[in-house]
Amino acid sequence: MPELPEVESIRRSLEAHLVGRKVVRVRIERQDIVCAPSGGSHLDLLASSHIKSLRRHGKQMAIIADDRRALVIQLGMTGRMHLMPKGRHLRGSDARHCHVKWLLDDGTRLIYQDSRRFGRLTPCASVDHLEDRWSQLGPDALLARPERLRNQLVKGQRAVKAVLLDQRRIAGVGNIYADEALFGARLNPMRPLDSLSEPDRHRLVHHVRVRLRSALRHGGTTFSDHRTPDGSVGSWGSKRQVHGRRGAPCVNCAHPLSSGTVASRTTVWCDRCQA
DNA sequence: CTATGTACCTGACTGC
DNA sequence: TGCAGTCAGGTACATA
Repeated sequence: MPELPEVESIRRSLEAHLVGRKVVRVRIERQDIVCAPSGGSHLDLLASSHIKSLRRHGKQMAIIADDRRALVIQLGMTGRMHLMPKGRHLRGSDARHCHVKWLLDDGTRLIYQDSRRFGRLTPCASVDHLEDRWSQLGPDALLARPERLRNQLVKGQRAVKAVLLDQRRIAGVGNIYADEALFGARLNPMRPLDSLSEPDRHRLVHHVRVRLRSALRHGGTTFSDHRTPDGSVGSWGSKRQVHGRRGAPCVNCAHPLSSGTVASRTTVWCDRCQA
């Protein structure tokens, strides 16, 4: 379940292998994960382009070609990118649900796999279309200045967790890190946003950033699906303090953690520590 | 504006 | 061992 740290670790891994490579051939096995192109009627997925850079905003990633074309990659819940050196192949269950394959000029294959097919690939005619698209999202939770993020958490009565998950407010926070950051900031997930004080918002943004950075250092959270393209797993999962620990003792006060649905998502929190 | 609900999907897990 | 049922959650869209 890729959130920002998972996507960023994938981006870095792909950047190291893809920049400077030329796409020789693209094979689309399933058309339904490819979205209508932004800014062009029949764009392919970077066929015969040279790859110039890889960018990320929130949970979205983009491959940028030197002809200014771009390909947006949203991994959804179970999307993975595999990098297979020449001669090596995916085996067993990893060989299933491979929807798009790119052959590169050094013989490497890049493979987009997504068992649940919540992910999407969107071709953009130019980086301008990419910028347009990303301007609809809030500031990136890791790249933006904390002050800017705090300002995104000012107006409204929605539950603070619902706002954290809203990618138009802040881009990159998903269910796991939302729960973890709210626990760190000692804020109840159901608190209406405009009941937060300035120090509350300060703590919340601080904890969002701390958790995301910490997870990134550890290669992301792994407890089911996440892999970097070279197949390694993230190790941050064991540092979770609330997510997936319903009923287990709070790490602060040992009171059993509560759970329920907030913003139509499974949510875990401590009744005693999070007011 | 906000809040809620549903659809999209498959794999992992639980209980019988 | 099998099989039905439940759960997981990112995103888009419809509904109230």
